Amino acid sequence: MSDLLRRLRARGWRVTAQRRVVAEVLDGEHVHLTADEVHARAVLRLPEISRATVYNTLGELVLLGEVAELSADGRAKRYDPNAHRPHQHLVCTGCGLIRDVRPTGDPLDGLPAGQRFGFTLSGAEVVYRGLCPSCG
Amino acid sequence: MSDLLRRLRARGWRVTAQRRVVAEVLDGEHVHLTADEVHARAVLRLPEISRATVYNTLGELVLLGEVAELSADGRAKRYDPNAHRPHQHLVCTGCGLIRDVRPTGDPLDGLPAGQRFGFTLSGAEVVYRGLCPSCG
DNA sequence: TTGGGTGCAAATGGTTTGCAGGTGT
DNA sequence: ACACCTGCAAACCATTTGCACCCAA
Repeated sequence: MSDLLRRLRARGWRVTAQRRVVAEVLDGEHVHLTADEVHARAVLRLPEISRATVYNTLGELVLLGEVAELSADGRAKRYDPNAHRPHQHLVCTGCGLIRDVRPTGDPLDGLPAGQRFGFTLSGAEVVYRGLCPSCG
Repeated sequence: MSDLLRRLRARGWRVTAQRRVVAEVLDGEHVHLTADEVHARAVLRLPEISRATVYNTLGELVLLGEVAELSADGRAKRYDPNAHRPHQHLVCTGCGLIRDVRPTGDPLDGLPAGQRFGFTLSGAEVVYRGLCPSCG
């Protein structure tokens, strides 16, 4: 069984066939699927899985901090399974391809005290935009 | 007339009462309204303006590069009239307040060559998260 | 056994669109 | 005058929810 499922089971998550399939579909690097894409792939392994269950499961994984939600583009949200490792995204403005990239330093350092308006900062999200090798 | 309307008219934009009101509502600093909020404020000045026209107008302003779209939160998009001046956003995770902040350097410098995957970079968006003075 | 999970279908919320009539240039 | 804009209402799409049934622990 995957580390993910082991961790979730330890936290009292009831493991069903549907949830296992969703977790399997999300496994990998540079995976940023929409809920519908997750459902489409899940159906190949478990034909009777419903969209509602995929949405419910994705929502729980986000709450549990195991999956990150990318509301980046104007359309459907995308789900990123690498929530445990901090990273940023590089998005192709031509074809929509998304790659994970690793920060060189703490992005919070980019915001000087004089620009913090009294906020207590907890994090920062960075999206780099450009053309990928195929589109450039 | 505002600089915005003058610029748009010069680009062949037909100026109607509805469009003028939408442009007026969007005027200011730290303005990040949803389409519905824009409509609500526009109605105060022009009671018969429809939601569809507000959406159409906002969409055109985005295409023309005069207004930036923030798909940041999971819900409705927000519209930022300061598209002409590069800036980033500071979002309160408590109440949703959004402030404009100015970058200290080029955010692109944060992505080393070895992490660019052959992309030709064109820009970066940064969202800082934290608690505002009222929520902290 | 039983509380939580699931599928279905309907509801929701944001946004877009088709169309008949109106208006800025 | 004419191309473009507007309001209305219906369509659309992603997501959520109510509910009766089902099953992992």
